[in-house]
Amino acid sequence: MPIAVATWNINSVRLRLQLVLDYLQRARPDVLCLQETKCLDDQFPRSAFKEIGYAHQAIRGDKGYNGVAILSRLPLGEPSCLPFGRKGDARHIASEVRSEAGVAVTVHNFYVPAGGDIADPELNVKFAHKLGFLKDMREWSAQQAGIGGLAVITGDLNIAPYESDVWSHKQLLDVVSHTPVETEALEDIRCCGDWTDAVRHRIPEPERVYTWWSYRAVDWRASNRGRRLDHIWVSSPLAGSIGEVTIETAARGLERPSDHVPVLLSLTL
DNA sequence: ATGGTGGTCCTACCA
Repeated sequence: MPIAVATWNINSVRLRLQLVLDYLQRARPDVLCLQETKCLDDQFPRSAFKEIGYAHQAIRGDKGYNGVAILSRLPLGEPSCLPFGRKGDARHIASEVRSEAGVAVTVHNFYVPAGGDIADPELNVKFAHKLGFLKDMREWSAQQAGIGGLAVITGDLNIAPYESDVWSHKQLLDVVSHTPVETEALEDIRCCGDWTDAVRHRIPEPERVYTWWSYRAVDWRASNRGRRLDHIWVSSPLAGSIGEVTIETAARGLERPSDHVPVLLSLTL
């Protein structure tokens, strides 16, 4: 039995609840990781997801910003959170998903800080915060490699690591999300933990892959100035289980869309 | 062209 894991930065789960319900009904992933839910836990629309089969939920929100959630059709274990970046920020939640065959996979849902506009930690505290978060992730990732379990890292990592992850490598080298200090940090996190980038495994470079298009474009489809900010990585014991990958580009063209689209990976367990 | 749009929640802050 395969397990399908999806990720989507929804930019307010309350405003876009119907879009999420429609996506779940159509794609039927076993697990959906949401970022930027932008609400406190008691405001989270738990029952709406429960009604369509996503009864297992691990949620962690802040008032009006950040916020992560794992929605699952399969049983979830006790959730945990890593205290990276500013302590208390709702930017990570993890839980163990159990397949019908009894295989347990730990799903880590991350929302890495965007980092502001200026790519200099001396001039921009948000960029310093992002680099600090990545440093914490690196240390944790190196420890994870030694554990050797079945695990997935997913979410909005707010970094487009490769040249074909952005519309113009040269024009974005100074732009936060694609600067060398960030792309090298992300690659280091991935390598030191022996994670496989499942999307790039299925869709190798130089094919362009984007998961985010700015709201500020006059016509996002025509200009197509996208970036691949949302990722799904698998631990080395799962590298041989990477199945189909689906980037739900059409979601960017929905009415009142998120600026990110869903990314889905099927694991052939 | 140094703008542009969108969400939250009350005046800016975040992306």
